[in-house]
Amino acid sequence: MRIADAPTSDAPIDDAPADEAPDASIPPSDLTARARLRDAAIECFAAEGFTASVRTIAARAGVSAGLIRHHFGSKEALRAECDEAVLAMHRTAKVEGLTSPLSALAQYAEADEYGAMLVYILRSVQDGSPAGAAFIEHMIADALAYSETAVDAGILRPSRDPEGRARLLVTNSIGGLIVQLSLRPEISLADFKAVLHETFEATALPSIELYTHGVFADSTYLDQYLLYIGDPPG
Amino acid sequence: MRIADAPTSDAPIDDAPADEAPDASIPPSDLTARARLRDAAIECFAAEGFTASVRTIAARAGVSAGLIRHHFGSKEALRAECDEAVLAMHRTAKVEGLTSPLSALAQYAEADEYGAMLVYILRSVQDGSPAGAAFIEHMIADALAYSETAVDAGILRPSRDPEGRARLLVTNSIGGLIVQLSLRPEISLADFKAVLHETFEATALPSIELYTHGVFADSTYLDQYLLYIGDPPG
DNA sequence: GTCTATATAATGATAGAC
DNA sequence: GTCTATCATTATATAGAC
Repeated sequence: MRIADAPTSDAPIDDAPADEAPDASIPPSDLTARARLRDAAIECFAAEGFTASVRTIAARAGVSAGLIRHHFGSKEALRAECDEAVLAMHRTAKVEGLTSPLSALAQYAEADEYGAMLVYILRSVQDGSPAGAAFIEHMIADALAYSETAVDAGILRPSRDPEGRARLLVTNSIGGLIVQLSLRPEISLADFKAVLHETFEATALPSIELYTHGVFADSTYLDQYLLYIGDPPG
Repeated sequence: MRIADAPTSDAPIDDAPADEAPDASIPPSDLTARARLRDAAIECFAAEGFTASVRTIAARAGVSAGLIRHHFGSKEALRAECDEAVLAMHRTAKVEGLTSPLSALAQYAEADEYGAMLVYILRSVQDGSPAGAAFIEHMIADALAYSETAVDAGILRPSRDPEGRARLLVTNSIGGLIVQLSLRPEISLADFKAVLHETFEATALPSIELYTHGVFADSTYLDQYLLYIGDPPG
């Protein structure tokens, strides 16, 4: 799915004048300036964070900065549309064959058709925007739903706190990627996608080890903690 | 350890004029303006991030903004001194009775004498500064050293990739806290310390479960992955 | 050592020409 | 619809008075 296909109100077919671009298959360069601006903004925000200036965004879209105000009214409104577009893309993005808490993220990172989506989401969370919180909560809900079916299917161990476990795995996984992003402040978007790929490769073995056996040699700490909170081990 | 005790060059005893504050026990309000400015900056940066203005910092220290230039030359130089002070404090901070990858962070969060240190570190990592990278690398080295002794002592399971495991645990743990921070953009420093406390309480059970048994019901995925990379399971 | 006032730079917002 | 030019705001850097 391309960004331009997201179900927002400004798809070219909706607001382009009738005498323009009647062609059904519209390459990205033929998008309306409005749609190009939004796509350029998503890429700039993903690449530089939300401090990217309107002039930078306009330059990337090949138009003037004044057009941003004309089409969106303000930088904030432009960002809101970007949030909405990426959120819609994330909601409709289906990953196939989920096998581990990390595989969904890995699939986003690998799939080029998701473009800057994953990095935009990381920036949103890092930035503390409401959209970032929405992404996190959505992913936690997904992880919880998946874990319930996976527990029933005998793939995952049951937990005494399934929601807490989902929160822990999602916040730590996303947070780990944010740290990777923060460790490379000057990296380009394309290069960071490669870094994400390497990160998933490099952490695959420790992750699978952790998810298979944990890190503790025995269950002493768990037993002690369960006694401490008055929940009998079983 | 208080911030003012960090081994930097501007401790009151070193650069305060001889005719001032000859008392041995110096309360924070009697620190030199330079030291007060640095401490105020650390708190402002922890509370608001590094976009905190020099005016805000000066106001918190009870002096004028021009004094920052007089003492430090620039905001960047002031920040460098803050980085150095927190890094020194972190290096010399010893946590006792390490029992899990999380307990060091939990102890920082609980111990009030560490003040804004942990949050400052989270902000540094989130911000992508070189100091943030230094914090991460230092923590990874610590975690690796600890894990080696803990494996020998039979507390932790051995790993096929001990350094990768240390990186994974540190980046995900720190990242998880950064996500918690990002989910509350408007929170005060004091309130966030309480949130950290609650976070450690809320994630204790899922964390210990994860670190004890992992999440997978069996070792299928690990065995498959080891076959895939040509490393015979054992 | 400390303050006030000002210079400079960057950015978002805005108005009007074409 | 699009551009150029300008304004307003904010933040840091700087200079000089006390």
